Order: sequence, then C-alpha cells, then structure tokens
Amino acid sequence: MPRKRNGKSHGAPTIAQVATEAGVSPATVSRVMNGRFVGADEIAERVLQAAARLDYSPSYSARSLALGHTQAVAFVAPDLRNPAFQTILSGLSATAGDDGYRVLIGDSAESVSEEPLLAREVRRRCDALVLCAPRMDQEELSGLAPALQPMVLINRSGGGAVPTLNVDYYSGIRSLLEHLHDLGHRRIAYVSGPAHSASNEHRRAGIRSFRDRHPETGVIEVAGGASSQDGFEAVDSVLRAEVSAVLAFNDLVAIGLIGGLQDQGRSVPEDISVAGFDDIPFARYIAPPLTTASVPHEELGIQAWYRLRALIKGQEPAHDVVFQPRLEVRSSTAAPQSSPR
Amino acid sequence: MPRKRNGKSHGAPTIAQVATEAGVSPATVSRVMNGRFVGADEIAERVLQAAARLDYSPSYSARSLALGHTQAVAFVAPDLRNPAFQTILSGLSATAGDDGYRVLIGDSAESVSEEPLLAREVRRRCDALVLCAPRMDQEELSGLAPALQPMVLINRSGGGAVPTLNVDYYSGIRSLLEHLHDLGHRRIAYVSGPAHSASNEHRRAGIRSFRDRHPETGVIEVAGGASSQDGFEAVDSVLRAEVSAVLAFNDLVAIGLIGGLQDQGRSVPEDISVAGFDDIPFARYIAPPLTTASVPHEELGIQAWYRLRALIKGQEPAHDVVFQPRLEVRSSTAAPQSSPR
DNA sequence: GCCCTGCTAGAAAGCGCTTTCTCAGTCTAG
DNA sequence: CTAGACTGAGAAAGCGCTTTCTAGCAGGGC
Repeated sequence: MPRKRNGKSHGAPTIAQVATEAGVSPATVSRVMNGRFVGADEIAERVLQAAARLDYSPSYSARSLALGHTQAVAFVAPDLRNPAFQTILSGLSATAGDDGYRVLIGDSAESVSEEPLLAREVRRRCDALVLCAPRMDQEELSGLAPALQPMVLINRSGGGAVPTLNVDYYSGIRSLLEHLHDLGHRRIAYVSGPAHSASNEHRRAGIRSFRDRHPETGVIEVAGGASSQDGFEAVDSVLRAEVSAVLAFNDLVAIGLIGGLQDQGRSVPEDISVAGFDDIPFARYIAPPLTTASVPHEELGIQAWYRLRALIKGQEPAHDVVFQPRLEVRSSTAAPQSSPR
Repeated sequence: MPRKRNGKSHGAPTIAQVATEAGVSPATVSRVMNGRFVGADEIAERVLQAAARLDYSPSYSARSLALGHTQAVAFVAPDLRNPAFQTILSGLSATAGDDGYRVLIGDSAESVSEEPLLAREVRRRCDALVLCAPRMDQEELSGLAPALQPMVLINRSGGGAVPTLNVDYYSGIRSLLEHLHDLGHRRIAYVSGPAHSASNEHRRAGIRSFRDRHPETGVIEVAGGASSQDGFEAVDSVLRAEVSAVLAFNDLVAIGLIGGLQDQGRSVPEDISVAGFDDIPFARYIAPPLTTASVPHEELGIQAWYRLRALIKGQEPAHDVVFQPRLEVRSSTAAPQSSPR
C-alpha cells in the first residue's frame, strides 16, 4: 500500500474525512456531492458545510476508477507548432470544455515511429481520442484503430467503423492549380509534403487529375516537407525547375518559400507566384498576402468533439464530412511576366 | 459497484486476468510489469507472454489511485488561439513528454471569472500546473496559490513560494520606445492590453519610466485588448491621437492595427510606424515585417517543465528567471515623415 | 542433522471513490 | 392495531492497481 498508512495529516481530504466531519457515512457524502441525495435537507446541508470547511473536492483518480471513465479525451498530432493543428486543438478543447471534458495532448514531435505507441498511451489515459496522423502507414492505422476506439480520425480513412473528418485536398489542390492556370501559368512547381503523408497523396492525385485536363501544363514536383524550414530549403530546386508559379504543400512551406525566394532577390508574385494550403490565421497578413485554400480547422476540432461525444454516450455519431477548401485568392499569385528573365 | 459485476467479457483485460492466464498472482504480474520482479526468469517470461497474448496494459486510473500521482501536468492559458501561449504549450508538452509526462489543457477562453475554478479543476486532475493567468486579480491569485501547488507561474508573481518565469515587459517596452524615439518619433500611441492584465501594467510602468527620461515625447494610451480584432478596432482612436508611431500590446494587436491602418489608406511604416511585442513565429513574415520585442516562449515552456519536475520530485526548483526580450527591428518602424500629412 | 537466514512468490490491505444491497424506521391502508 | 409498502441512510463490495506483510522453502553454518 502507498505511503502513509494512518496519519492523514497532509494531502487532500478524503470523502471519509468529510463523512466523519459531518457525522454521516461516505455513501451519503458521495450522494450529496453528486446530487443524488434524497432525504433530509438538514443532512445535505451538514455535508455541504463539512465539505466546505475541509475544502474537499473528490479525487479524480478515485472517481475515474470507480466510474470507469475519465472525462477527458486525447488529441494527438504530429506537430503542435503547426498552426493548423493548434487551431484544431483549440476548437476541440473549447467545445469539449463546454461539456466538462478536458483534453490531454500527445505531441508526437514528427516521430512517426513513436506515434502508435503514443496514441495507445494517451488513448488509454482518456475516454476517447482525436487522431491526426497524416504519415502513419495505412496498414498500421487500420490495425491500431480497434484498440483506439472510440476515436475520430482527421484526414485519414479509418477503414469503416471510425468516424472521420476529411478535407478534400484533391479538390483544393485542383482549384489552386486551375487558379494558377487561369492566370496563365504553364509551368508550375509543387513542393510536396513529407514522404508517406496521406494528405500529400491526395494532393498528388489532384495534380494528376489536373494534368489530365491540362496536358499542356507542366507540374513539376520537388521535394519539400511540412515546415517553413522545408519550404526555405526547397527554393533552389524550385528555381532550377524554371517555373512561373509554385504551389506549396501548406502555408508554412509557402511562407518559407517566399522568404527564401525574396532572399534570392525574386519578388512574389512578380517573378514567381506562390500559393499555400490551409489558410492559417496569418496567411492573410504575410507579405504578400498568401493565396491559399482555406480549411476550417477550428470547425474540424468542433465537429471532432461532437462525434466523440456521441461515441462516448454510445450514440450514433453524425455522418462523416469532407470539408471543401475554399479558394482564397490574395496577392501572392498573379499572371506570369510576359518576358520571364 | 459499477456496471457488470461478473462477466469480464469486453473491456480491457485486468491484471487479474493476466495473472490467471500466466498462473501467477497479480502481485507478480505487477512486479514484472514494473521491472521490480526478482525471481525465476521463466516466471517473468510467462507473465510477459500472457500479457502480450491478452494485449494487456495497466489501467491508468487504477495506477494513479494506487500510486497517488498521474504522470500528467496541467496547462492553463487564457487563449489557446494566441500563438504565444501555443508556443509555450508546445515547449512544455515536448519537454514533459520526454520525461513521460503528458499535459492536460485548460483553456479559460478569456473568461477571467472562471479561471480560478478551471485552474483548481485541472490541477486536481494532475500532479502539477503551469498557470498563465495574466488577468487574474492578484489577491485571488495569492489566495489560490497554496491550493494549486506544485505549480509554476508564467508572468505573474506568486508571492513567495511559487517558482515564476517572467518576461521583462518593463525593459522590453522601454527598448521599443527608445527605438521609436531614436527614429525621431515624438508622439507615440500605446494600444494597451486588456484591463487588469498584469503584464499590461508592467508595460505601462515601462512607459512611465520612458516618459520620465524623455519628457518631450508624448505617449498616448488608447484602449486595446489582446487580439487582432482589438487592434483593428483601435485604429480610429490611434488616428485621432495624431501620432507618428504606435506600439501595440502584442504582435496580434499590431497585426490587426496594420491591417486596419492599411484599410484606411495609411501605409506602414511610411505614414505611421507600428511595433508589436512577443515576436510570434509569423511576425517576421507579415507585411511589413514587424518590429517587436522577441520573447522566447518555447523556452518558457521548457523551463516551466524543469521547475515542475523538480517540484514533483520534491527537489528545489532552479531559481526564477526573468527573460529579457530582445529588440527585433524590422521594417514596420521607420523614421517619421518630415512633413506629416 | 538442526536452526537460522535468505529468498521467492502469494495473500491481503489499501488508494478514494460509487453504488448495490440491506435494514431499521415510518407511513398508510385495511 | 397490525401488515405491507416505502423511505432514508449506512455497510460493504468493488473498480484495478501497488506494496507490505507473510509464509514456504532452500541453503548454509555449527
């Protein structure tokens, strides 16, 4: 048995102490504290007063054990520094908070290999899970899914039983490409996302479909990643590709790209157009304001909670939804120069 | 007693089941799972195999109750949408994660009145707390502190016993003001933070000290807030003040301000200089790149964890630190026009 | 050859709740 | 006036672990 066995000198007061103080049984205290007490008002009052006097508040651990649930849900994402995930988290946390649930975070810090372990761990600490695991192998994900339920998946297909919230990257990327094409661009670079990213694959599928429709337009893929740093480092490859426009995996990459391009004396959009994806909160404020495909991340977090809540209650969750990104044309894209230098 | 009483059909396997499966006692299972087992290797092996076969993993609730701790810490902040808090959280989460601790978030969504309750709640769910409560009344904070320990406070003084990580807003604001003054500005607006914000008070003290040194320079305070929206809405007051430069409570406010100013046809920094505070990750990328005072938020999160860890272990935490913001001069500030229009 | 020591593994208590079960007391009806 | 139906509150079991305590069994010293 744990530490001290007798003296209850320090530490939080227990239900037993309150019971003693009020001269009732622990059962009664429990009932009063949970509003399940039927009986003499005078007793309830005594319990309340005793509780107040001792500054009692029930142990969450004990409660969780007895009840079999924790009133908390987990959120795992590959990179908490990315505003897109932060915004999902913020929406999730606020909405879950309204229902008295808190969120426990699992930041896999880009380590794909640790992700399954991390997901299992945080899931077992909570009642449910919201999983953003863009790079996890599909087989692994499918294998993991049963052990993780109840959960909702963001931007992955869970193979059937698990509610999923998706962003239509396929259409989003196509809109962006069409926009660039309408502007007159015929050679466009795509700075791709991390290897094995599911959403990167969707974007590539969108690119293929665009190519089929516009065979005259070249879309050159160059290696990228998910961070501004990756965008910055992709600048040379982009320049080498001699394109008039570049589409980045996401806004972060686009921002790094713009910074690097400017460092090299190129101006955006005069010399080269740049578009991102996500519409993170600052995309509109950067120089130049970023053309991007807007994704309602906060709403993703909110809807994720609604589904989780249904699942937790044993109800049928609302149907899956595929969010359509909204093309957000700003000033980082423009018609190509007639005479490229 | 909870739900089912006999059948252990569904639900996670318990230590008792593993014990039965392996033909040993629960005590032995517990010991081998925790590496405290000394004895026949063959037995350990049998337990491990049984555990693997049942896909057993110990219940966190039960473990927490027995052990008296949760291996989790809480983080409460007034607005999770603010990149400054997100960055602190990210640093905290990553560092705590390395030590096997997870973080539970409490987003008070700007509701100052709910904050004490929220802080108590999330604190009681965890082993410790990192509290960012810039607006909480000092009395209330001091009263609350004992109940919240172990905790570390960000940007507040905890009245003695509680480790605190502070940013020197006083000096930061002075540097910014000196920078503006050096540029030649003699009428400067300060778009203040939320009412009752402790860090706003520090900034104001910095302003007073600057005024004493440069009595010829007017610093006009106009009401603001903490969000971009607040900055946007402060534009009219700023314009009415007829200043050549404006210092914002933070970067978010500065960004809103710049947006609003541009909407009204003013250009930054030609017509009016704007400076922020915090150096959020995107400050350097906005148009124009924002002059600001850089605060190492991630480091705040990291150091917060180190102190929490010491506290949890019953050790003496490292001493408090006051981070000095670094003046980051970028293009949103410039010398005033000789002939203001 | 016997007693004591040392070691391994199990029995059981306890962590702080919730809830079922139980029982004494009260009410109402016949 | 008593039997049956409630009612109100306590006893106790159980949630799934950890850890102390205990007992059984070898091994070694005299």
